[in-house]
Amino acid sequence: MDKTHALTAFGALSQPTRLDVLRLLIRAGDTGMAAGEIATALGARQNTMSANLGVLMQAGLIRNARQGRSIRYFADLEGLRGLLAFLMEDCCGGNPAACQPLLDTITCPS
Amino acid sequence: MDKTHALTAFGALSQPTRLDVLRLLIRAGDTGMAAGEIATALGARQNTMSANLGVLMQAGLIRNARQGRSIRYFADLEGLRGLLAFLMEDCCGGNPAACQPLLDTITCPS
DNA sequence: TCCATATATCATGAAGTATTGATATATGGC
DNA sequence: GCCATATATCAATACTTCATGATATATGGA
Repeated sequence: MDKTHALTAFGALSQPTRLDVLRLLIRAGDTGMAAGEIATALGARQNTMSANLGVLMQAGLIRNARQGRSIRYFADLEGLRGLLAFLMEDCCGGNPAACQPLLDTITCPS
Repeated sequence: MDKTHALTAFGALSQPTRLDVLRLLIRAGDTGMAAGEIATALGARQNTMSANLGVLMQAGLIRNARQGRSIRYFADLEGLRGLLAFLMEDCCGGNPAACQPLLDTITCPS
């Protein structure tokens, strides 16, 4: 994850529909969702959603796989990890003491 | 941190100069940097930088404090934490098992 | 009060981005 | 091969964002 890639990813996440898509796909987990399902679930038109899925793909935040006539999309948690690590790297590299409490509060509630 | 706030923050981070500013201020730590210093360090013009600092302020990613004639800016780690927690919340809520390895890799290298 | 320094705001033009209707491509079933 | 379904691409318009020159505001010192 270099700076250019991070910028692309942040840009992808700075649009309401796309942020919704990523959250939806994270919840969908390994099952993923077909492009059409996603569009229906979020009340977006087919071609608009296709364009937005393309942006998220480009950003490395989602993946896809054809399944019959549909194309299923999945959250790319590895891509998300890379983005967060990019921010954390800056934080920890420059100021570990101030950074640690920040990380401590980000934990799975389970 | 609601969705609207997260969108503003992601938008703020999707611009090269602003991403550089945040990284710079994170490294500067509690000392912070004056607006003019930041502009000089990143090779940006005064008013352009002022506008970009305003965007980061609006997004809750940096803070400022007047010090004499200068205004010093600081990274707002609490704001950054809120943004990351917003993403993590989605992740952990929907898929704790897949999410944990992601969190495990984000640790301070120190 | 006057001047110099430091930063913010305003108005404008240029560039990028989103959405849309229309159309194209790809897959599966008959 | 033909049709229906599913998704992607294209071209155009509207919208937003960015950087800039010019100007305004605020602070400190003489």
